[in-house]
Amino acid sequence: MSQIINNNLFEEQNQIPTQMGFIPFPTNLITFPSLGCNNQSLKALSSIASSLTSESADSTSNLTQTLLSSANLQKPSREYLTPSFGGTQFLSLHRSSVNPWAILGGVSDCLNDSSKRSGVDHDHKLGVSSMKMKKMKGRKKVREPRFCFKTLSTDLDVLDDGYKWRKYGQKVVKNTQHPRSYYRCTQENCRVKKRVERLAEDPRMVITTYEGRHAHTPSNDDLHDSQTQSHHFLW
DNA sequence: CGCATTTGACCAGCGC
DNA sequence: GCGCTGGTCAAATGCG
Repeated sequence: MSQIINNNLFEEQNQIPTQMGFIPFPTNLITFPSLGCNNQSLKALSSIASSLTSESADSTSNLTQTLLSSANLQKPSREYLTPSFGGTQFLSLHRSSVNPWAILGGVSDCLNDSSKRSGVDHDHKLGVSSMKMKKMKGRKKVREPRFCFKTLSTDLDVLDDGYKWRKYGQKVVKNTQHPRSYYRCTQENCRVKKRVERLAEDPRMVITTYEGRHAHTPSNDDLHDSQTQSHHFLW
């Protein structure tokens, strides 16, 4: 655990997160090369990232600042990446800089049209039936903004980010021995999804991908505590 | 018994 | 057109 994980490793694995949505999506790599943090700060950061808006983080540098300032963190120094932190470490973050699918069709247009044509409102699209899926055939797919976390964890797969998630699927991805899990926010009217998978090359690495933005505050009571506590971290 | 998870089936998109 | 792959659905199953 004391090994410093550098940028090169993530670059090598870059095809993992960029495969989302069938097409590579441009990402700004936000890396904290020697950042180590404990579970509480990780929780706070993941929560912040999953609820970020494009308005609050329009660029890589802004996002970095937003993350760090929101968690009341300053860029840590190498010395804090020590085995004593153990458990989970926040390593790096990917953010999609553009939404290629949205560019193709227009997010709101597609959503509105598909809802009107299928006769369902947005709230019911998550439970779309096969017939409805057929009706949606030919519509351009839309992807919400995505954030990818890469963490090091030997025990936990799912980060506790303060939101409640319901697992709706699991899939074995080609050339990997570990299944990819699909989660959906349980909050009504919230269409945020996340996926969790382990790197085939290094099962200790967990890739957590958030898609979309929460339209509500975290429902987990623990989050407030962790965020409060994050203000007292000694970096 | 109710809710969450599992898992096989189905579908869309992509490459050849 | 066809096969492959990832994403999602929904019935079955598990669990508290």
